[in-house]
Amino acid sequence: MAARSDATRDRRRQILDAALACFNEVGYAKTTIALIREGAGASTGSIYHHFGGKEQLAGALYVGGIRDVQMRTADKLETPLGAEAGVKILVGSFLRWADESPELAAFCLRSRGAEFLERTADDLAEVNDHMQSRVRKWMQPHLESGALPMLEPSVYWGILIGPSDHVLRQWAANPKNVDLQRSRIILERAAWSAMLGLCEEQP
Amino acid sequence: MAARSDATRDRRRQILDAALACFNEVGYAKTTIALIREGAGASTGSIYHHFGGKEQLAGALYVGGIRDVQMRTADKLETPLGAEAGVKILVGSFLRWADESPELAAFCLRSRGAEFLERTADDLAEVNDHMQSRVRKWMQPHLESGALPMLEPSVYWGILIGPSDHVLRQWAANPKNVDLQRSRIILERAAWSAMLGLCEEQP
Amino acid sequence: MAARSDATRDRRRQILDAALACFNEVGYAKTTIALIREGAGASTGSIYHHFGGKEQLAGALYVGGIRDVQMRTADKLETPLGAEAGVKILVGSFLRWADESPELAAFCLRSRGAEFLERTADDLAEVNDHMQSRVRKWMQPHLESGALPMLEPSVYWGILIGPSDHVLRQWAANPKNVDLQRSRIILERAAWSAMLGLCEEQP
Amino acid sequence: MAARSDATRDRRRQILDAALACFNEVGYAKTTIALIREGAGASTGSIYHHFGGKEQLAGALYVGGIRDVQMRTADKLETPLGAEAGVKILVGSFLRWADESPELAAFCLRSRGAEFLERTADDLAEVNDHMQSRVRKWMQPHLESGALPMLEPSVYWGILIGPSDHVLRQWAANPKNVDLQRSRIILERAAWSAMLGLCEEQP
DNA sequence: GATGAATGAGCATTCATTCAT
DNA sequence: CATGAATGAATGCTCATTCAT
Repeated sequence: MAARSDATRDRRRQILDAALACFNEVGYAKTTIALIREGAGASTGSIYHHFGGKEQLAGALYVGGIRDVQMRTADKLETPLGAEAGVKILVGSFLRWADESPELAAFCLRSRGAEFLERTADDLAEVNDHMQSRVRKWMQPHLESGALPMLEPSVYWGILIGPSDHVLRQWAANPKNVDLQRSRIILERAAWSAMLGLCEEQP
Repeated sequence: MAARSDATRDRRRQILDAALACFNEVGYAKTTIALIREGAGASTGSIYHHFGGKEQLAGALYVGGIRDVQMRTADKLETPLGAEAGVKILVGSFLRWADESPELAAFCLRSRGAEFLERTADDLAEVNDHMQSRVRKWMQPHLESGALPMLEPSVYWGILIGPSDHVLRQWAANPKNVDLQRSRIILERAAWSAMLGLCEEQP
Repeated sequence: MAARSDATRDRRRQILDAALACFNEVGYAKTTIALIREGAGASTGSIYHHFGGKEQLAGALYVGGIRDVQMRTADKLETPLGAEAGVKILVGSFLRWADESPELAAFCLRSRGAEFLERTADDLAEVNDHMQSRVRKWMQPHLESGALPMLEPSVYWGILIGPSDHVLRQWAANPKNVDLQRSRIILERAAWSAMLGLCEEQP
Repeated sequence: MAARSDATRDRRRQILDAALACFNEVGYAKTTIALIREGAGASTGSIYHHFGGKEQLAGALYVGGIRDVQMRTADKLETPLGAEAGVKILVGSFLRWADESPELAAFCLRSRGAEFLERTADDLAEVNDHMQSRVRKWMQPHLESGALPMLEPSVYWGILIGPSDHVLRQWAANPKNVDLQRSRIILERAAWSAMLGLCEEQP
């Protein structure tokens, strides 16, 4: 029983790992099922049995990565946390995650807005919604106290993760050119300065 | 002669326009040459004659868009310009351009890092280098005077265009949910605040 | 023991019923084992255990249907029977059967000459041979007395079941358009008239 | 211009001929596009260019055959023709056609009600409608004069072509066992006798 | 007998690309 | 420069079948 379940979990893992490697090495479009099959030591049918197709496989990888980074981030926001600390966590977690899971992060960064995600759009929306609500819990008091400015969500996320996202994309393309640690410190400060600036000038 | 040249220019335009519409409507991967052919009222051979292939066609569209937005931006930086004004132009031009050329902007935003760009990488690098040097001209005095912080290029661009990029991607996915004008004002201020913050805390 | 045997019989039945429904609804080629499995509430392995494969399963259904209609027909020919009565039974039994077992009849009619029957060709030949010999017993005296004409078997069966077969095929395609009762009366008379005609003109 | 058109027509012909041979030799299901391609000396793409797919290719072959036999039959019914002569033509044309175009006839007979015909159902209905209307022109006066009985269409066709159909199916399966010429004479007489019988007993 | 995860050969189909006209 | 029929390599995917539990 346990053995069966484990075997199944292993097989999924093997396929996901092989797919991740292929996508990062030759790109989604040029990755063939045969290539993944060889890498995973699984059969073609097994891949379809577990994921249903190439798009869904890539989607599962992507959603898994996003869930991962969001969990790490949201977990740190749990405890009542000041505005500055929270902002810096939101900015920094993203960069820390990339440092710790470079393969998965590189794939996710490269796949933002990819066409294969359309199939997985619902799962993704669910994961994002969950994240939103956890962030809102931390944010709410700071919005009310005026410690954080009232902004449209897209603008908020743009300021918080836009810069990290851009830096990480450079890093994903050429890891040697980017120092994630130093960049993190600067981007955390930049984000917090931006927030302060928006609060002051508000009136 | 003039007529012939015009006809040629028209044909290129028709193909580019049709391709842009297809890429935006069904995505690059699902766009077939046959689809573009129908939209452009041109023959398959004609598309190959003018562009050489699907990747090059998409590449031409992308490079054209990037050149466009960079020209608009760099032109405004020509005249000696203060640090704050320059920063706001760098941030805002991007959003203004999307507002004025929504189709092309949506395509370019969606195509960042796309696999088909590998073919056009050289052209793109050239365009980007040209932009870099023009920006540097404006920036140099401000870096020396301390009005702008010294940062790695990837971090710089992350702070300046990362947020706009993120907001525009949301806008490209769902134009109704984003007010580009209001977002621009905020993001310009946010970027400038970030710069100020990084200058102050530097020591 | 009895319970076990019944369970087995039930399982076979469930599978046959589900398969029949699938074949009639989506056609043999488009019916997958998975579809039958769902309909029967059985496992894939169980289907293979009982029938050996998709072709054999369809074959079993077909041979069962043919055996059924032939038994009904031959049983009525048992008792010494006049030429006219016998001819009308041969013609009419076919139509009566379709009226009583529409699902099975529709499947058998549609499957005449199907490629999947090659696997079951032997079983089928056996069933047909058995039918032939029973029919011959009734026919023999009438052939000798001149009440029925001497004809090649293919022509005989053509005249007797060809018309019914054609009408039933129309009926299988569109049951509302065909009145089986009325058609039966006419086709019985037509067949008998044909026989009479062939006897008279023989010299 | 003419050359191009001829080449195209030739290519279609080559593909149709190769497909017909394959379908008859190994059956529709077991015929692969690769097999047809080899037989036709055409490329895979060419087959798809001209027919759109395996189903449509088989459908085109089938509809072509049906159109052929119906044209031959209907052409002979053109001139005002007696009831008996007309009935015998309807019955006999079918058998004559099979004798003259054995390959195509064998394919059409085997493919009656085949699943691949669903794609071509409309074309087929059109061809059949055309046939119906031509037959009706000949039949009308004889129905009014009482020389032919009033029957539902499905029953009519059952009596007229059902027997030929059955005999031809046997012939298609095993040509040596069936003498088409002798069978034709008998089936023509049988059909006419059936008609006579149905007229007399009508009251 | 029952189960269903795993298998993998097999195939239709697509579509970018070419080139003779 | 324009055309579009022809090409055929490339690949995702299906699904009957097996077999360890």
